Amino acid sequence: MIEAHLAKLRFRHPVSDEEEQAIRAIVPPARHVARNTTVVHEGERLEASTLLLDGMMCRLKDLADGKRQITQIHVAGDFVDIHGFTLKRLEHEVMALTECKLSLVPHEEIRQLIERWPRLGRLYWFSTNLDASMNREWELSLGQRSAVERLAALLCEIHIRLGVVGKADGRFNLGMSQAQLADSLGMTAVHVNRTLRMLRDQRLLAYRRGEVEILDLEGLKAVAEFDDRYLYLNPDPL
Amino acid sequence: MIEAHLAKLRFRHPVSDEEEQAIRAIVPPARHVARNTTVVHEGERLEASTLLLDGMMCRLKDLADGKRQITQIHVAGDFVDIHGFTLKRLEHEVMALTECKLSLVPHEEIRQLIERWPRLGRLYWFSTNLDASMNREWELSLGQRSAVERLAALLCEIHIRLGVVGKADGRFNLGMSQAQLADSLGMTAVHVNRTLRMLRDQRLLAYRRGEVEILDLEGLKAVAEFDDRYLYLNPDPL
DNA sequence: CGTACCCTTGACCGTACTCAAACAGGGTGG
DNA sequence: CCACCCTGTTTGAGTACGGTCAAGGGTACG
Repeated sequence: MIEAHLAKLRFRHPVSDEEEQAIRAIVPPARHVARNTTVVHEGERLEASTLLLDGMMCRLKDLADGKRQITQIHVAGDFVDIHGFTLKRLEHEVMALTECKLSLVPHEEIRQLIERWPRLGRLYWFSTNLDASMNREWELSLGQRSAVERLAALLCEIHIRLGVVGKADGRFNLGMSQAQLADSLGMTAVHVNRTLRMLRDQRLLAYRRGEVEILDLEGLKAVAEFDDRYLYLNPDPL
Repeated sequence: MIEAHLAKLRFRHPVSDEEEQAIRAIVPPARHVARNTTVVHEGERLEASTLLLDGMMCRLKDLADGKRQITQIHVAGDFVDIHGFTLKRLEHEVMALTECKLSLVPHEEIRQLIERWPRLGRLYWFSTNLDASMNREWELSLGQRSAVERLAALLCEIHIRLGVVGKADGRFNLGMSQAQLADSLGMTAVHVNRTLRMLRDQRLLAYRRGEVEILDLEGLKAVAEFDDRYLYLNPDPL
């Protein structure tokens, strides 16, 4: 099940057989976590990072008054909190949106891996920089785009990212309630509902209890004025 | 003038004399750029990264309809586009907000530096992860905070970051017009103006043509419900 | 079969946007 | 030195997008 992770890496940069073996050697057996489980708590000391093998997860930040922002959504193949390798404690939570299969890779193993294989170090550095690029795109969305545009953009992004690891067939389980979508998009659950209905009325997508079906990807992209360059689908060699 | 950069690194992690010398050896002489100069264009191939020695810069993303989002502000000591070391092309611009002094460090030198000094590699990885943490905090602001809260939070952040490199004395030149502030905060220039007036009327700050004077830092922090944990001012050893 | 959570829709409200106009200040050229 | 301009700031009046409050309905699960 580490295949999704290798697929994500290889989609952007070549990975040699030796490098693949080195990676496989440090990934312990998978474990399962239930939907809505918090896997990493804010501020807790981390000695390992979470490789998401299957399912959907998210990072989220809480505010004192109960407001919360989901800052990123993760799909299979993502090293969900590899930034914890250097930060050691995170200022946000990591939570499972669906039932997930994951593997906890010890930081000490990562350190040895990248000292032995510096190019893999750059690849994982790249992957955190890619995450940051998505954060910047979400800033753009939250700051400048309207509710429909924001929602359409989010779904386009997830669809493409699932495609990279071979899991997009026009239909996927996002695992998010409309309230959670609202927390990602900086709007209320009520308005998410109305916005979803707009997209449904335009026959662009169907949404039912976390199950997303994309009916017209091009239409969705047009609504969002979606430009996938921020996903670095064709990066320069590293 | 590389002192601000070393101060930023050393504020969070120890840097040995050898490491310092290794860094100094790859930083070429400084050059000056004028206010509002675009230093890195979107999509252009990068062979070097920009070390900001003095002044203020920002990263910004443009939308087709002319809307734009400033995704990050940089202060002296920041390696403004070190993420370009792995991404090679950026999906955003980098622009000088004030007159700036900077140095362009070739990627090939960085690669050799971190292969020779793997711990410095982790320190620079940390610094991009810190940038990403600020992006997440801005997502939180843009998604969940009101206009006043957002503005207050931004100014608290800059003040603290200037303090880290020894440049905060309650007064600093942000170099941003109210329109640029608006592009950072996801609001209009008109509303930035009204919001600034609110904070001025409460005697929390003064703002005059890019010059910020913080009159009551604690008051500002209270308005923003500011929590500096996302700035990783006391990180665990690396 | 009850209960809890989520979704859905309606009516009303408020924060922030839009449009518009006046003003201030710094820089340039006549 | 002054006229002019350009950019940025300030304020007002009206508007709209999205929030708030509220109530009814669906669906899964114990």
